[in-house]
Amino acid sequence: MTVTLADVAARAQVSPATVSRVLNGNYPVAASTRERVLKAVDELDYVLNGPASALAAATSDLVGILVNDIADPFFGIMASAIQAEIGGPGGRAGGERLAVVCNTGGSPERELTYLTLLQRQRAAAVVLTGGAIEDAEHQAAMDAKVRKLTEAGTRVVLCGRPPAPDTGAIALTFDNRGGGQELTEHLIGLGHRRLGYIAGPEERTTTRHRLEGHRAALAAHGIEEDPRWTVHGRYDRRSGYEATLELMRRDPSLTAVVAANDSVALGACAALRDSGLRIPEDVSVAGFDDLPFSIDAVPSLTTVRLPLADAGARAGRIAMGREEAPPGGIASVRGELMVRGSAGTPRAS
Amino acid sequence: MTVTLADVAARAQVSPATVSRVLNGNYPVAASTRERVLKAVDELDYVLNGPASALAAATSDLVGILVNDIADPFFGIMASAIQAEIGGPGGRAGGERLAVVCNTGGSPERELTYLTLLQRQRAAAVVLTGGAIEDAEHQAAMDAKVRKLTEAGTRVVLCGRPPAPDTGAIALTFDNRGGGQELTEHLIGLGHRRLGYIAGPEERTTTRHRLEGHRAALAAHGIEEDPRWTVHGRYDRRSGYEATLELMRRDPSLTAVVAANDSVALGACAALRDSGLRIPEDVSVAGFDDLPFSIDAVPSLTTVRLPLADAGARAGRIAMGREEAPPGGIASVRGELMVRGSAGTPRAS
DNA sequence: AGCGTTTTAGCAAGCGCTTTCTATATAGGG
DNA sequence: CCCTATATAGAAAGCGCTTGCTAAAACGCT
Repeated sequence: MTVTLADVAARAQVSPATVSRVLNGNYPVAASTRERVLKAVDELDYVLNGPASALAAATSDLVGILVNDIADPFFGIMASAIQAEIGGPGGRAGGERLAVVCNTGGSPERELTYLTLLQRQRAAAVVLTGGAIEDAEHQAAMDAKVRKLTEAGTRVVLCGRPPAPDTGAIALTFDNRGGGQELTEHLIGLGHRRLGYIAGPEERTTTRHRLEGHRAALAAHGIEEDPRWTVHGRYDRRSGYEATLELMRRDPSLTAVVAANDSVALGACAALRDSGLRIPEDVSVAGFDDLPFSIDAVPSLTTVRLPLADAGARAGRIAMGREEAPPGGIASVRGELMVRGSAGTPRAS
Repeated sequence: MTVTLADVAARAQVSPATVSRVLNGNYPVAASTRERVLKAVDELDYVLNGPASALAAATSDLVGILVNDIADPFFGIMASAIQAEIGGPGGRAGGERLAVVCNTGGSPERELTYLTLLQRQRAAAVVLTGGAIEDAEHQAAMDAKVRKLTEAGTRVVLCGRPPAPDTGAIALTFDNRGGGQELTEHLIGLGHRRLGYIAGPEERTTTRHRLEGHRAALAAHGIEEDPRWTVHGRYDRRSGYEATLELMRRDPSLTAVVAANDSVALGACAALRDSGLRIPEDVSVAGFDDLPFSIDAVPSLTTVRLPLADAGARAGRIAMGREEAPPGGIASVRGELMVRGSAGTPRAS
C-alpha cells in the first residue's frame, strides 16, 4: 500500500539501513550510493514514517510552542520568531522539524494537557511563552511536568516567562518590573503626580510584575498611591476602554493613565477621546510591549518595547541547542522605553 | 528508564493488551480490571508513547492547522475555533488530539513543507485556512499533496479557502466576491460614484475575489472605473495607510475608500485623518472581515462580517468526522454587511 | 606483497504499542 | 447438569524505522 523504507532500499539495491542513513545524514555514505538512494526516494515519492522513526530513535522532530492567546499579536510575534528559528520548513540544512503552536487560551488545564500531549509525542523541545499563572497548585503541577520533560531529554525553554527553578528549564524572562518602573518614572519626570493604572488579570505574573514596577516608581518619588487609581482588567482593548472610564469616574483629576499593555492603552485612548479629553494635553497615556500598531496610533504610543522577536529567536535557538543557554539557565531581558506622543506634561489644572 | 505499557501491565497484573484496551476504550474490559489498570497508570505516572502507538495503529492523534500569518487575528480567530473544536486538551471524552497550528507566513514552500511534515507524522486530519496562492505550478503541487493525504486517509478541510477539485478535500469557502459586491453596492447606494479600492497582494485568491465583487458592483451601476482608483498592498495597517495616501494623491476627488480588510481600512482612516479629512463627512471608508477591533474604531467600521469562528468550528467538526461534509464537499459561506459609522453619504462637492 | 586502518554497507535486534486470533470463564437454555 | 452463546483476557505477530555490531572492501604504509 504505502511505500516504506524497504521499498526504497530494494529499488536502490541497498539495505534499509543505508537508506535510513542517507535520509538522516548522520553516517558516512558514499556519494554514489547516496545519489542512488535519493533517486529511488524521489521516484517512489517516499515519505518517511514519522512515528516509526520517532519510536526507533526515541525522539521525534516535533517542537511545541505554547501560547496563551493565539489571536494576540504579542504571542503571534514571538511564536513566529520561534518557529522561524526552529527551522522546520524553510529551515537550515536538516531542519525538518515540525514546529507547532498550541493555544492554551490562558487555561491552566489546557496548559497542562498540552504539555502531556507533547510529552506523549516525545517532542524534541518545547517553548513556553508569556506570563505564568499565579496559582501555587497549578505551578507545582507545571513544574513537575516540566521536570519530567527535561529529565526525559526534552529541552524546555521559557520565553517571556518567569524562571521555574530546579526544573531544568531555561528561562528568558522579560524584566516587566524594571520596564514598568522606568515607564512610570518617565511620566513622573514629565510632572505627573496623579497616575491611574490599568492592570491585567490578577492571576498572571506579568500583571503583578508590571504593577510592582509602577508602584516602585511612585514610592521612589514619594508619591502616595490612592487605592482608586488601580483597576484590573483583561489584556485587550475593550477592557482598557471600560477601565479608563471607571478610572476617570473615580478620580477625574488623574493626569495620566498607565496601561498594562498597548491594546489596553489604545482602549484607554478611545475612552478618553470619547470623554472629550485630548491626549496628551488633558491626559497622558502609556502602554507596554510596543506592538507594531502602537507607533501608528494617533498620537503614537509612549510605551516599553519588548524585544519579542529577538527573544523568540533566541529561545528557538536555545531550544535547538544551537545557542548556549545563559549562565544559570536564566536571563532577564530588558525592555526599552519608547518616548512618543501619547505622554506629555500634565495639564495645569 | 521510562515506564512502558508492560510496566503498567505487570503492576496491574494483566496483559499489555488489556492495558492498551482500557487506554483506548474501544474494547470491553471488566470494570474491576479497568479500575486496576487505571490505578497502576496513575501510580506509575505513565504516559503513552505516542509514536509507538501511532506506528502500531497506523494513524496518529495529530491534527494540523495551516495558517498564513499567525500574528493576524483573522487567522488567530479561526485557528482558535478550530483548535477548540478538535478537542485536544479540554476536549470531549477521548478527545486527546493534539491540534497544532503551523505558520506558513504566506510562503508557498513552507505551505508545501508543512503538508509533507504533517503527512510524515501521519496526521489524522489537516485544516488549511485562508486564501490560496494563485500560482498554477504551486497549486498543482498543493493539490497533488492534498490528494495524497486524503488517499492515505487523512481528512483535509479547507476553511475560508477556495475548493480544490478532485483532491478529496472538503471546502468551506467564504463568498468574498459576494461580500465585496454587497459592500460596494451599499456605498453606491449611499451616493458614492468615485470609489478608491485598496486591494491585497495580487497573488492571493482572496484579493482577486473581493476585487471582482467590487468591480461587479460598479459595473452593475454603470460606474466606469478609473485605473487610478485601484492600488495593491499587503493586508496590514501600514500598507493601508500608504495606499490611501497614494490613492488621494492620484485622485483627490474620491469620496470613498474600500479596503481589502479591516486592518487596511484602519490604516486608511489614519491616513485620511492625517490629511485633514474627516470620516465619513469628507471620505467614507469600508473594510472587510469585521475583526473585533473594527467596532471599536472611531468611527466604527462599516465592513463585511465573516463568520470566522463559526466556520472554524464547523471545519474542526468536519475534520473530526463529527459533522457531515456539505453536499459535493463544497460550501460557500456568506458574509454579512455591517453598516456602521465609517461610511456615509458623499460630501457635496 | 602483507598488514593494519579507514570507509562503507549489511544484519538483526529491538523501540513500545495495537490488534487478530485464540483461550478461558461465565451465563443462559433445554 | 451438559452444551452452546457471550463476555473477557492473553499470546504473539507485526507496524516501519534506527543503530550497534560486524563484515567486507579500499586504502596507505612499510
